[in-house]
Amino acid sequence: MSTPRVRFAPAPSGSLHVGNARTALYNWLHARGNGGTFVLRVEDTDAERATPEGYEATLAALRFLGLEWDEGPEVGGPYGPYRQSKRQSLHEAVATALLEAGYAYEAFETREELEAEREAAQAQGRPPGYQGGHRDLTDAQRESFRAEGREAVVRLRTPDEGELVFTDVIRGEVTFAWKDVPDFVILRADGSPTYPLAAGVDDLAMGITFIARGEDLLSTTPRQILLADHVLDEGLLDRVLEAEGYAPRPDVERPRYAHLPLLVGEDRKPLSKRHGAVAVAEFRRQGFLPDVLANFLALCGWSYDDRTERFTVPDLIAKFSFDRVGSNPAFFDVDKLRALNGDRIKELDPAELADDLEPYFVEEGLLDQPPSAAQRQLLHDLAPLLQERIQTLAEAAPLVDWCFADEVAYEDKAVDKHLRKGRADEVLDAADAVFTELDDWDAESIMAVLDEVSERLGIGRGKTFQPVRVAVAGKAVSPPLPETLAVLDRGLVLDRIRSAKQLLGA
RNA sequence: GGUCCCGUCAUCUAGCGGCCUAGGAUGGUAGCCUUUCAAGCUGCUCACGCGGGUUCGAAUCCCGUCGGGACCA
Repeated sequence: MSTPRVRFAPAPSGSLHVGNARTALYNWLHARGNGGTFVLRVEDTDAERATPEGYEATLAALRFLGLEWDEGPEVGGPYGPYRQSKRQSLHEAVATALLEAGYAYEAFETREELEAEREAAQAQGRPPGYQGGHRDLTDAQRESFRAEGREAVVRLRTPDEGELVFTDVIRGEVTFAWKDVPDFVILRADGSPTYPLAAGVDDLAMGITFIARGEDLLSTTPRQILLADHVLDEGLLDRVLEAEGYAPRPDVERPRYAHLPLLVGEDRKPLSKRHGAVAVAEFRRQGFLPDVLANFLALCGWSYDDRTERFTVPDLIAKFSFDRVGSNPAFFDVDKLRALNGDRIKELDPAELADDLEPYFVEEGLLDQPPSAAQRQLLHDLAPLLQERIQTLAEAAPLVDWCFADEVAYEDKAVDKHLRKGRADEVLDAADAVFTELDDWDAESIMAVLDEVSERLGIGRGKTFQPVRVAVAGKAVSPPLPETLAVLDRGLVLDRIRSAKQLLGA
Protein backbone atom coordinates (compact mmCIF):
# COMPACT_ATOMS: atom_id res chain seq x y z
CA MET A 1 0.00 0.00 0.00
CA SER A 2 1.25 3.44 -0.87
CA THR A 3 1.58 6.04 1.81
CA PRO A 4 -1.73 7.58 2.78
CA ARG A 5 -2.93 10.91 1.57
CA VAL A 6 -5.46 12.18 4.04
CA ARG A 7 -7.33 15.43 4.23
CA PHE A 8 -9.15 17.63 6.62
CA ALA A 9 -11.81 19.72 4.96
CA PRO A 10 -13.38 22.22 7.34
CA ALA A 11 -16.05 24.74 6.51
CA PRO A 12 -14.48 27.87 8.01
CA SER A 13 -17.56 29.18 9.76
CA GLY A 14 -15.96 30.40 12.94
CA SER A 15 -13.46 28.88 15.26
CA LEU A 16 -12.82 25.19 14.97
CA HIS A 17 -15.27 23.00 16.88
CA VAL A 18 -13.59 20.37 19.06
CA GLY A 19 -15.39 17.61 17.16
CA ASN A 20 -13.86 18.79 13.92
CA ALA A 21 -10.55 19.24 15.68
CA ARG A 22 -10.68 15.60 16.65
CA THR A 23 -11.36 14.63 13.04
CA ALA A 24 -8.40 16.74 11.97
CA LEU A 25 -6.22 15.18 14.67
CA TYR A 26 -7.05 11.60 13.68
CA ASN A 27 -6.28 12.34 10.06
CA TRP A 28 -3.09 14.10 10.99
CA LEU A 29 -1.97 11.29 13.29
CA HIS A 30 -2.67 8.74 10.59
CA ALA A 31 -0.57 10.68 8.13
CA ARG A 32 2.28 11.34 10.54
CA GLY A 33 2.33 7.78 11.79
CA ASN A 34 2.40 6.25 8.34
CA GLY A 35 4.67 8.56 6.41
CA GLY A 36 1.66 10.05 4.68
CA THR A 37 0.54 13.48 3.60
CA PHE A 38 -1.91 15.67 5.46
CA VAL A 39 -3.88 17.90 3.14
CA LEU A 40 -5.92 20.85 4.32
CA ARG A 41 -8.74 21.87 2.04
CA VAL A 42 -10.96 24.70 3.10
CA GLU A 43 -14.55 24.21 2.03
CA ASP A 44 -15.50 27.83 1.82
CA THR A 45 -18.18 27.67 -0.84
CA ASP A 46 -20.98 28.78 1.42
CA ALA A 47 -20.35 32.50 1.18
CA GLU A 48 -22.59 33.31 4.13
CA ARG A 49 -20.93 31.02 6.59
CA ALA A 50 -17.37 31.21 5.31
CA THR A 51 -16.03 34.48 6.63
CA PRO A 52 -12.43 35.70 6.51
CA GLU A 53 -12.43 35.67 10.32
CA GLY A 54 -13.65 32.09 10.33
CA TYR A 55 -10.92 31.14 7.92
CA GLU A 56 -8.21 32.73 10.06
CA ALA A 57 -9.64 31.25 13.24
CA THR A 58 -9.74 27.78 11.75
CA LEU A 59 -6.12 27.89 10.64
CA ALA A 60 -5.09 29.36 13.98
CA ALA A 61 -6.83 26.58 15.89
CA LEU A 62 -5.10 23.91 13.82
CA ARG A 63 -1.75 25.55 14.36
CA PHE A 64 -2.39 25.88 18.08
CA LEU A 65 -2.94 22.14 18.25
CA GLY A 66 0.23 21.58 16.26
CA LEU A 67 -1.57 20.09 13.27
CA GLU A 68 0.63 21.48 10.54
CA TRP A 69 -0.49 20.60 7.03
CA ASP A 70 1.71 19.41 4.21
CA GLU A 71 -0.48 20.75 1.45
CA GLY A 72 -3.10 23.44 1.69
CA PRO A 73 -3.70 27.14 2.07
CA GLU A 74 -0.60 29.22 2.72
CA VAL A 75 1.76 26.31 2.12
CA GLY A 76 0.60 25.34 -1.35
CA GLY A 77 1.10 21.98 -2.95
CA PRO A 78 0.82 20.24 -6.31
CA TYR A 79 -2.94 19.69 -6.37
CA GLY A 80 -4.26 23.14 -5.55
CA PRO A 81 -6.00 25.36 -5.23
CA TYR A 82 -6.89 24.27 -1.73
CA ARG A 83 -9.78 26.58 -1.18
CA GLN A 84 -12.89 25.04 -2.56
CA SER A 85 -14.33 28.35 -3.65
CA LYS A 86 -11.54 28.52 -6.24
CA ARG A 87 -12.42 25.14 -7.72
CA GLN A 88 -16.00 25.78 -8.76
CA SER A 89 -15.23 25.70 -12.46
CA LEU A 90 -13.86 22.19 -12.01
CA HIS A 91 -16.97 21.01 -10.21
CA GLU A 92 -19.21 22.52 -12.84
CA ALA A 93 -17.21 20.98 -15.65
CA VAL A 94 -17.44 17.56 -14.03
CA ALA A 95 -21.18 17.97 -13.66
CA THR A 96 -21.45 18.87 -17.32
CA ALA A 97 -19.39 15.84 -18.32
CA LEU A 98 -21.55 13.62 -16.13
CA LEU A 99 -24.60 15.06 -17.83
CA GLU A 100 -23.16 14.39 -21.28
CA ALA A 101 -22.21 10.87 -20.35
CA GLY A 102 -25.77 10.20 -19.25
CA TYR A 103 -24.93 9.56 -15.59
CA ALA A 104 -26.78 12.67 -14.62
CA TYR A 105 -29.82 14.49 -15.89
CA GLU A 106 -31.58 17.79 -15.58
CA ALA A 107 -34.67 17.93 -13.41
CA PHE A 108 -37.10 20.83 -13.50
CA GLU A 109 -39.45 20.26 -10.59
CA THR A 110 -40.27 23.32 -8.58
CA ARG A 111 -39.85 23.42 -4.85
CA GLU A 112 -43.63 23.17 -4.47
CA GLU A 113 -43.84 20.11 -6.69
CA LEU A 114 -41.13 18.34 -4.73
CA GLU A 115 -42.85 19.26 -1.50
CA ALA A 116 -46.13 17.83 -2.75
CA GLU A 117 -44.41 14.65 -3.90
CA ARG A 118 -42.84 14.25 -0.51
CA GLU A 119 -46.10 14.73 1.33
CA ALA A 120 -47.87 12.27 -0.91
CA ALA A 121 -45.17 9.72 -0.26
CA GLN A 122 -45.37 10.27 3.48
CA ALA A 123 -49.14 9.96 3.38
CA GLN A 124 -48.82 6.61 1.67
CA GLY A 125 -46.14 5.47 4.05
CA ARG A 126 -43.43 5.47 1.41
CA PRO A 127 -39.97 6.91 1.94
CA PRO A 128 -39.92 10.59 1.07
CA GLY A 129 -36.99 10.70 -1.34
CA TYR A 130 -37.04 11.98 -4.89
CA GLN A 131 -38.93 9.61 -7.15
CA GLY A 132 -36.98 10.24 -10.32
CA GLY A 133 -39.83 11.86 -12.19
CA HIS A 134 -37.64 13.76 -14.63
CA ARG A 135 -35.16 11.01 -15.25
CA ASP A 136 -36.04 10.43 -18.84
CA LEU A 137 -37.25 13.70 -20.21
CA THR A 138 -37.09 14.21 -23.94
CA ASP A 139 -35.33 17.21 -25.43
CA ALA A 140 -38.71 18.64 -26.26
CA GLN A 141 -39.91 18.33 -22.66
CA ARG A 142 -36.79 20.03 -21.43
CA GLU A 143 -37.29 22.85 -23.92
CA SER A 144 -40.83 23.34 -22.85
CA PHE A 145 -39.88 23.47 -19.14
CA ARG A 146 -37.27 26.06 -19.99
CA ALA A 147 -39.80 28.00 -21.96
CA GLU A 148 -41.95 28.09 -18.82
CA GLY A 149 -39.03 29.81 -17.14
CA ARG A 150 -38.14 26.85 -14.95
CA GLU A 151 -34.58 26.27 -13.88
CA ALA A 152 -32.95 22.89 -13.80
CA VAL A 153 -30.95 21.17 -11.12
CA VAL A 154 -28.62 18.37 -12.12
CA ARG A 155 -29.20 15.03 -10.44
CA LEU A 156 -27.05 11.96 -10.46
CA ARG A 157 -28.87 8.79 -11.36
CA THR A 158 -28.64 6.04 -8.74
CA PRO A 159 -29.34 2.35 -9.40
CA ASP A 160 -32.91 1.19 -8.80
CA GLU A 161 -32.00 -2.10 -7.28
CA GLY A 162 -29.16 -4.03 -5.75
CA GLU A 163 -27.08 -2.88 -2.89
CA LEU A 164 -23.81 -1.22 -2.20
CA VAL A 165 -21.47 -2.81 0.28
CA PHE A 166 -18.36 -1.04 1.44
CA THR A 167 -15.93 -1.62 4.23
CA ASP A 168 -15.74 1.13 6.75
CA VAL A 169 -12.47 1.06 8.61
CA ILE A 170 -14.26 1.54 11.91
CA ARG A 171 -17.61 -0.13 11.40
CA GLY A 172 -16.66 -2.98 9.16
CA GLU A 173 -18.96 -3.96 6.34
CA VAL A 174 -21.81 -1.52 5.80
CA THR A 175 -24.64 -2.22 3.40
CA PHE A 176 -27.04 0.18 1.74
CA ALA A 177 -29.87 -0.79 -0.63
CA TRP A 178 -29.84 1.40 -3.73
CA LYS A 179 -33.60 1.70 -3.70
CA ASP A 180 -33.16 3.81 -0.58
CA VAL A 181 -30.76 6.17 -2.26
CA PRO A 182 -32.69 8.64 -4.39
CA ASP A 183 -31.17 10.43 -7.35
CA PHE A 184 -29.34 13.30 -5.74
CA VAL A 185 -28.61 16.86 -6.74
CA ILE A 186 -25.06 17.61 -7.76
CA LEU A 187 -25.63 21.06 -9.23
CA ARG A 188 -28.16 23.51 -7.83
CA ALA A 189 -30.45 25.61 -9.98
CA ASP A 190 -28.05 28.53 -9.62
CA GLY A 191 -25.29 26.38 -11.05
CA SER A 192 -23.39 25.91 -7.80
CA PRO A 193 -22.08 22.46 -6.90
CA THR A 194 -23.45 20.61 -3.88
CA TYR A 195 -21.34 19.11 -1.14
CA PRO A 196 -21.22 15.53 -2.47
CA LEU A 197 -20.04 16.68 -5.87
CA ALA A 198 -17.49 19.21 -4.68
CA ALA A 199 -16.03 17.12 -1.91
CA GLY A 200 -16.12 13.93 -3.95
CA VAL A 201 -14.42 15.48 -6.96
CA ASP A 202 -11.81 17.26 -4.88
CA ASP A 203 -10.96 14.13 -2.93
CA LEU A 204 -10.35 12.27 -6.15
CA ALA A 205 -8.52 15.13 -7.84
CA MET A 206 -6.24 15.47 -4.84
CA GLY A 207 -5.59 11.76 -4.68
CA ILE A 208 -6.98 11.32 -1.19
CA THR A 209 -6.68 7.67 -0.20
CA PHE A 210 -8.23 7.70 3.22
CA ILE A 211 -11.18 9.71 4.44
CA ALA A 212 -11.83 9.93 8.15
CA ARG A 213 -14.87 12.08 8.90
CA GLY A 214 -17.86 12.33 11.16
CA GLU A 215 -20.43 9.60 11.42
CA ASP A 216 -23.02 12.05 10.15
CA LEU A 217 -21.61 11.52 6.68
CA LEU A 218 -21.95 7.75 6.76
CA SER A 219 -25.18 7.63 4.82
CA THR A 220 -23.86 9.84 2.05
CA THR A 221 -21.01 7.45 1.39
CA PRO A 222 -22.84 5.33 -1.20
CA ARG A 223 -23.41 8.47 -3.24
CA GLN A 224 -19.78 9.38 -3.13
CA ILE A 225 -18.73 5.92 -4.13
CA LEU A 226 -21.18 5.95 -7.01
CA LEU A 227 -19.97 9.37 -8.05
CA ALA A 228 -16.39 8.18 -7.92
CA ASP A 229 -17.29 5.16 -10.06
CA HIS A 230 -18.75 7.35 -12.76
CA VAL A 231 -16.11 10.01 -12.61
CA LEU A 232 -13.23 7.60 -12.72
CA ASP A 233 -14.22 4.64 -14.85
CA GLU A 234 -14.40 6.46 -18.14
CA GLY A 235 -11.36 8.59 -17.49
CA LEU A 236 -13.87 11.40 -17.30
CA LEU A 237 -12.24 13.22 -14.44
CA ASP A 238 -8.80 13.04 -16.01
CA ARG A 239 -10.10 14.66 -19.17
CA VAL A 240 -11.85 17.42 -17.26
CA LEU A 241 -8.81 18.03 -15.08
CA GLU A 242 -6.68 18.49 -18.15
CA ALA A 243 -9.20 20.65 -19.94
CA GLU A 244 -9.60 22.91 -16.90
CA GLY A 245 -5.88 23.22 -16.38
CA TYR A 246 -5.62 21.26 -13.13
CA ALA A 247 -2.75 18.98 -12.22
CA PRO A 248 -3.35 15.36 -13.17
CA ARG A 249 -4.45 13.45 -10.11
CA PRO A 250 -1.86 11.22 -8.47
CA ASP A 251 -1.92 7.56 -9.31
CA VAL A 252 -3.37 6.19 -6.11
CA GLU A 253 -6.07 3.80 -5.05
CA ARG A 254 -9.64 4.84 -4.36
CA PRO A 255 -10.30 6.26 -0.92
CA ARG A 256 -11.22 4.10 2.02
CA TYR A 257 -13.59 5.50 4.60
CA ALA A 258 -13.53 5.72 8.36
CA HIS A 259 -16.60 7.19 10.02
CA LEU A 260 -15.79 8.51 13.44
CA PRO A 261 -18.25 8.29 16.32
CA LEU A 262 -19.93 11.52 17.21
CA LEU A 263 -18.80 13.66 20.08
CA VAL A 264 -21.67 14.10 22.50
CA GLY A 265 -22.49 16.08 25.61
CA GLU A 266 -23.51 14.58 28.91
CA ASP A 267 -27.08 14.27 27.66
CA ARG A 268 -25.84 12.08 24.81
CA LYS A 269 -26.81 14.69 22.28
CA PRO A 270 -24.26 15.89 19.74
CA LEU A 271 -21.90 18.36 21.32
CA SER A 272 -23.08 21.90 20.73
CA LYS A 273 -22.88 25.31 22.29
CA ARG A 274 -25.59 24.30 24.74
CA HIS A 275 -22.99 22.13 26.43
CA GLY A 276 -20.66 25.03 27.09
CA ALA A 277 -17.39 25.65 25.36
CA VAL A 278 -17.02 23.81 22.08
CA ALA A 279 -14.44 25.85 20.19
CA VAL A 280 -10.75 25.08 20.33
CA ALA A 281 -10.14 28.80 20.75
CA GLU A 282 -12.28 28.79 23.88
CA PHE A 283 -10.29 25.99 25.47
CA ARG A 284 -7.13 27.78 24.54
CA ARG A 285 -8.38 30.92 26.23
CA GLN A 286 -9.22 28.98 29.38
CA GLY A 287 -5.67 27.79 29.59
CA PHE A 288 -5.64 24.24 28.32
CA LEU A 289 -2.31 23.14 26.94
CA PRO A 290 -2.32 22.15 23.27
CA ASP A 291 -0.68 18.79 23.90
CA VAL A 292 -3.23 17.95 26.54
CA LEU A 293 -6.08 18.92 24.26
CA ALA A 294 -4.62 16.65 21.60
CA ASN A 295 -4.21 13.86 24.14
CA PHE A 296 -7.77 14.25 25.31
CA LEU A 297 -9.24 14.56 21.83
CA ALA A 298 -7.40 11.42 20.79
CA LEU A 299 -9.07 9.62 23.65
CA CYS A 300 -12.50 10.69 22.48
CA GLY A 301 -13.17 7.55 20.53
CA TRP A 302 -9.74 5.94 20.58
CA SER A 303 -7.91 3.93 23.19
CA TYR A 304 -4.53 2.30 23.27
CA ASP A 305 -5.11 -0.39 25.86
CA ASP A 306 -7.08 -0.90 29.03
CA ARG A 307 -5.13 1.53 31.17
CA THR A 308 -2.87 4.00 29.41
CA GLU A 309 -4.44 7.35 28.87
CA ARG A 310 -1.70 9.90 28.99
CA PHE A 311 0.18 10.39 25.77
CA THR A 312 2.54 12.96 24.39
CA VAL A 313 2.04 13.94 20.79
CA PRO A 314 4.96 11.77 19.59
CA ASP A 315 3.41 8.89 21.56
CA LEU A 316 0.15 9.45 19.79
CA ILE A 317 1.84 9.48 16.41
CA ALA A 318 3.53 6.19 17.20
CA LYS A 319 0.52 4.51 18.78
CA PHE A 320 -2.58 5.88 17.13
CA SER A 321 -4.41 3.57 14.80
CA PHE A 322 -7.90 3.49 13.38
CA ASP A 323 -8.11 -0.17 14.42
CA ARG A 324 -8.66 1.00 17.93
CA VAL A 325 -11.19 3.69 17.26
CA GLY A 326 -14.51 2.64 18.75
CA SER A 327 -17.89 2.97 17.14
CA ASN A 328 -19.94 4.27 20.04
CA PRO A 329 -20.41 7.96 20.66
CA ALA A 330 -17.69 9.61 22.70
CA PHE A 331 -18.59 11.82 25.62
CA PHE A 332 -16.67 15.06 25.75
CA ASP A 333 -15.91 15.01 29.46
CA VAL A 334 -14.54 18.39 30.46
CA ASP A 335 -13.75 17.18 33.99
CA LYS A 336 -11.48 14.58 32.55
CA LEU A 337 -9.86 17.14 30.31
CA ARG A 338 -9.27 19.36 33.33
CA ALA A 339 -7.74 16.48 35.25
CA LEU A 340 -5.38 15.68 32.39
CA ASN A 341 -4.44 19.32 32.06
CA GLY A 342 -3.77 19.62 35.77
CA ASP A 343 -1.55 16.55 35.69
CA ARG A 344 0.45 17.95 32.81
CA ILE A 345 0.85 21.33 34.47
CA LYS A 346 2.34 19.58 37.50
CA GLU A 347 4.97 17.99 35.31
CA LEU A 348 5.93 21.17 33.52
CA ASP A 349 9.27 22.74 34.22
CA PRO A 350 8.40 25.71 36.48
CA ALA A 351 10.17 28.12 34.18
CA GLU A 352 8.12 26.86 31.28
CA LEU A 353 4.95 27.16 33.31
CA ALA A 354 5.84 30.74 34.18
CA ASP A 355 6.23 31.54 30.49
CA ASP A 356 2.91 29.90 29.70
CA LEU A 357 1.29 31.85 32.51
CA GLU A 358 2.62 35.22 31.49
CA PRO A 359 -0.03 36.12 28.91
CA TYR A 360 -2.78 35.26 31.38
CA PHE A 361 -1.28 37.56 34.00
CA VAL A 362 -0.87 40.31 31.46
CA GLU A 363 -4.49 39.80 30.44
CA GLU A 364 -5.56 40.20 34.09
CA GLY A 365 -3.60 43.42 34.35
CA LEU A 366 -1.23 41.95 36.95
CA LEU A 367 1.80 42.32 34.70
CA ASP A 368 2.81 45.14 32.39
CA GLN A 369 3.03 44.47 28.71
CA PRO A 370 5.85 43.61 28.39
CA PRO A 371 6.49 42.61 32.01
CA SER A 372 9.40 44.14 33.88
CA ALA A 373 12.31 41.93 34.89
CA ALA A 374 11.15 42.06 38.52
CA GLN A 375 7.61 41.05 37.61
CA ARG A 376 8.87 38.23 35.51
CA GLN A 377 11.12 37.08 38.34
CA LEU A 378 8.24 37.10 40.78
CA LEU A 379 6.10 35.03 38.45
CA HIS A 380 8.93 32.56 38.01
CA ASP A 381 9.34 32.29 41.79
CA LEU A 382 5.63 31.77 42.23
CA ALA A 383 5.29 29.18 39.45
CA PRO A 384 6.38 26.15 41.52
CA LEU A 385 3.85 27.08 44.21
CA LEU A 386 1.08 27.47 41.69
CA GLN A 387 1.87 24.29 39.89
CA GLU A 388 -0.02 21.79 41.97
CA ARG A 389 -3.03 23.97 42.64
CA ILE A 390 -4.26 24.78 39.16
CA GLN A 391 -5.80 22.71 36.41
CA THR A 392 -5.86 25.42 33.79
CA LEU A 393 -3.52 28.34 33.18
CA ALA A 394 -6.36 30.79 33.74
CA GLU A 395 -6.80 29.60 37.31
CA ALA A 396 -3.39 30.83 38.44
CA ALA A 397 -3.88 34.58 38.49
CA PRO A 398 -6.71 34.70 41.06
CA LEU A 399 -4.56 32.73 43.52
CA VAL A 400 -1.70 35.19 43.56
CA ASP A 401 -3.12 38.43 42.21
CA TRP A 402 -2.37 40.02 45.60
CA CYS A 403 1.34 39.44 45.07
CA PHE A 404 1.28 41.82 42.12
CA ALA A 405 -1.26 44.38 43.28
CA ASP A 406 -0.26 47.65 44.95
CA GLU A 407 -3.11 47.49 47.42
CA VAL A 408 -4.68 44.42 49.00
CA ALA A 409 -8.39 44.02 48.63
CA TYR A 410 -9.57 42.54 51.90
CA GLU A 411 -12.41 40.07 51.61
CA ASP A 412 -14.94 40.74 54.33
CA LYS A 413 -15.57 37.10 54.94
CA ALA A 414 -11.92 36.29 55.42
CA VAL A 415 -11.38 39.31 57.63
CA ASP A 416 -14.33 38.40 59.87
CA LYS A 417 -13.30 34.81 60.12
CA HIS A 418 -9.58 35.14 60.69
CA LEU A 419 -8.76 38.69 61.73
CA ARG A 420 -11.64 39.75 63.91
CA LYS A 421 -11.56 36.56 65.87
CA GLY A 422 -9.39 35.00 68.53
CA ARG A 423 -6.02 36.59 69.07
CA ALA A 424 -5.38 37.78 65.56
CA ASP A 425 -4.26 41.17 66.76
CA GLU A 426 -1.57 39.62 68.95
CA VAL A 427 -0.48 37.39 66.09
CA LEU A 428 -0.10 40.35 63.75
CA ASP A 429 1.87 42.32 66.31
CA ALA A 430 4.16 39.36 66.84
CA ALA A 431 4.54 38.72 63.12
CA ASP A 432 5.34 42.36 62.51
CA ALA A 433 8.09 42.21 65.09
CA VAL A 434 9.68 38.90 64.13
CA PHE A 435 9.53 39.64 60.41
CA THR A 436 11.18 42.98 60.96
CA GLU A 437 14.03 41.42 62.89
CA LEU A 438 14.48 38.33 60.77
CA ASP A 439 18.03 37.95 59.45
CA ASP A 440 17.30 35.74 56.44
CA TRP A 441 14.13 36.42 54.50
CA ASP A 442 13.55 32.88 53.26
CA ALA A 443 10.83 30.28 53.59
CA GLU A 444 12.59 28.24 56.23
CA SER A 445 13.25 31.18 58.53
CA ILE A 446 9.76 32.56 58.08
CA MET A 447 8.36 29.16 58.94
CA ALA A 448 10.56 29.00 62.02
CA VAL A 449 9.58 32.39 63.41
CA LEU A 450 5.89 31.79 62.76
CA ASP A 451 6.18 28.56 64.68
CA GLU A 452 7.84 30.45 67.48
CA VAL A 453 4.93 32.86 67.55
CA SER A 454 2.49 29.95 67.76
CA GLU A 455 4.40 28.49 70.61
CA ARG A 456 4.76 31.74 72.49
CA LEU A 457 1.03 32.45 72.23
CA GLY A 458 0.19 28.84 72.89
CA ILE A 459 -2.01 28.46 69.82
CA GLY A 460 -1.97 26.10 66.82
CA ARG A 461 -0.31 26.81 63.53
CA GLY A 462 -3.63 27.46 61.86
CA LYS A 463 -4.46 30.22 64.30
CA THR A 464 -1.17 31.88 63.50
CA PHE A 465 -0.91 31.32 59.78
CA GLN A 466 -4.44 32.29 58.84
CA PRO A 467 -4.41 35.81 60.29
CA VAL A 468 -1.07 36.47 58.66
CA ARG A 469 -2.31 35.04 55.39
CA VAL A 470 -5.41 37.18 55.38
CA ALA A 471 -3.43 40.24 56.42
CA VAL A 472 -1.05 39.85 53.53
CA ALA A 473 -3.25 38.30 50.86
CA GLY A 474 -6.62 39.71 51.79
CA LYS A 475 -8.14 36.26 51.54
CA ALA A 476 -8.07 32.93 53.32
CA VAL A 477 -6.70 30.89 50.44
CA SER A 478 -3.25 31.19 48.97
CA PRO A 479 -0.25 29.06 48.10
CA PRO A 480 1.81 27.92 51.14
CA LEU A 481 2.44 30.96 53.28
CA PRO A 482 6.16 30.93 54.16
CA GLU A 483 7.19 30.03 50.63
CA THR A 484 4.99 32.73 49.17
CA LEU A 485 6.11 35.41 51.61
CA ALA A 486 9.72 34.53 50.93
CA VAL A 487 9.45 35.45 47.27
CA LEU A 488 7.80 38.75 48.09
CA ASP A 489 9.53 41.89 49.19
CA ARG A 490 9.77 42.00 52.99
CA GLY A 491 8.76 45.66 53.06
CA LEU A 492 5.60 44.87 51.18
CA VAL A 493 4.72 42.10 53.60
CA LEU A 494 5.25 44.37 56.58
CA ASP A 495 3.15 47.13 54.99
CA ARG A 496 0.33 44.70 54.49
CA ILE A 497 0.47 43.48 58.04
CA ARG A 498 0.36 47.05 59.28
CA SER A 499 -2.54 47.99 57.07
CA ALA A 500 -4.40 44.94 58.36
CA LYS A 501 -3.77 46.11 61.91
CA GLN A 502 -5.17 49.52 61.01
CA LEU A 503 -8.18 47.85 59.52
CA LEU A 504 -8.75 46.09 62.83
CA GLY A 505 -8.18 49.21 64.86
CA ALA A 506 -10.68 51.20 62.82
C1' G B 1 -41.87 7.28 7.94
C1' G B 2 -37.38 4.78 5.92
C1' U B 3 -32.12 3.58 6.09
C1' C B 4 -27.75 3.30 8.95
C1' C B 5 -25.10 3.39 13.61
C1' C B 6 -24.83 2.65 18.86
C1' G B 7 -26.30 0.48 24.02
C1' U B 8 -20.54 -2.30 30.05
C1' C B 9 -19.91 1.10 37.04
C1' A B 10 -22.67 7.92 38.72
C1' U B 11 -19.58 9.24 34.00
C1' C B 12 -16.06 7.86 30.00
C1' U B 13 -13.73 3.69 28.58
C1' A B 14 -10.96 -1.68 28.21
C1' G B 15 -13.07 -6.12 26.63
C1' C B 16 -13.32 -9.25 19.82
C1' G B 17 -15.99 -17.15 23.06
C1' G B 18 -12.76 -19.46 28.61
C1' C B 19 -7.26 -14.97 31.26
C1' C B 20 -13.97 -11.36 33.79
C1' U B 21 -16.00 -13.33 41.09
C1' A B 22 -15.30 -7.57 34.40
C1' G B 23 -9.67 -3.84 34.28
C1' G B 24 -8.33 1.63 34.05
C1' A B 25 -9.65 6.64 34.54
C1' U B 26 -12.92 10.79 35.86
C1' G B 27 -16.40 12.36 39.44
C1' G B 28 -18.27 11.71 44.39
C1' U B 29 -17.26 10.13 49.34
C1' A B 30 -14.49 8.59 54.00
C1' G B 31 -9.76 8.39 56.37
C1' C B 32 -4.49 9.66 56.68
C1' C B 33 -1.35 13.91 55.97
C1' U B 34 -1.76 19.14 56.78
C1' U B 35 -0.55 26.49 57.83
C1' U B 36 -5.40 27.72 53.97
C1' C B 37 -6.36 25.69 49.10
C1' A B 38 -4.49 21.94 46.62
C1' A B 39 -1.44 17.73 45.92
C1' G B 40 -0.26 12.78 47.61
C1' C B 41 -1.61 8.02 49.82
C1' U B 42 -5.53 4.34 51.41
C1' G B 43 -10.61 2.70 51.20
C1' C B 44 -15.65 2.93 49.37
C1' U B 45 -18.72 3.91 45.10
C1' C B 46 -19.18 -2.94 41.42
C1' A B 47 -21.85 -1.98 35.82
C1' C B 48 -22.50 -5.93 30.81
C1' G B 49 -30.62 -2.31 28.44
C1' C B 50 -34.26 -6.53 28.20
C1' G B 51 -35.88 -11.52 26.34
C1' G B 52 -34.73 -15.79 23.74
C1' G B 53 -31.12 -18.88 21.24
C1' U B 54 -26.12 -21.13 19.72
C1' U B 55 -22.15 -23.30 22.88
C1' C B 56 -19.17 -27.60 27.65
C1' G B 57 -18.68 -22.19 28.30
C1' A B 58 -21.27 -15.45 26.09
C1' A B 59 -20.21 -8.80 27.97
C1' U B 60 -18.13 -11.10 23.59
C1' C B 61 -21.83 -14.86 18.23
C1' C B 62 -27.30 -15.08 16.29
C1' C B 63 -32.56 -13.49 16.55
C1' G B 64 -36.11 -10.40 18.61
C1' U B 65 -37.32 -6.25 21.61
C1' C B 66 -36.70 -1.60 24.00
C1' G B 67 -33.92 2.86 24.20
C1' G B 68 -30.52 6.67 22.17
C1' G B 69 -28.35 9.04 17.96
C1' A B 70 -27.25 10.25 12.79
C1' C B 71 -28.89 10.77 7.90
C1' C B 72 -32.77 11.24 4.12
C1' A B 73 -36.80 14.47 3.69
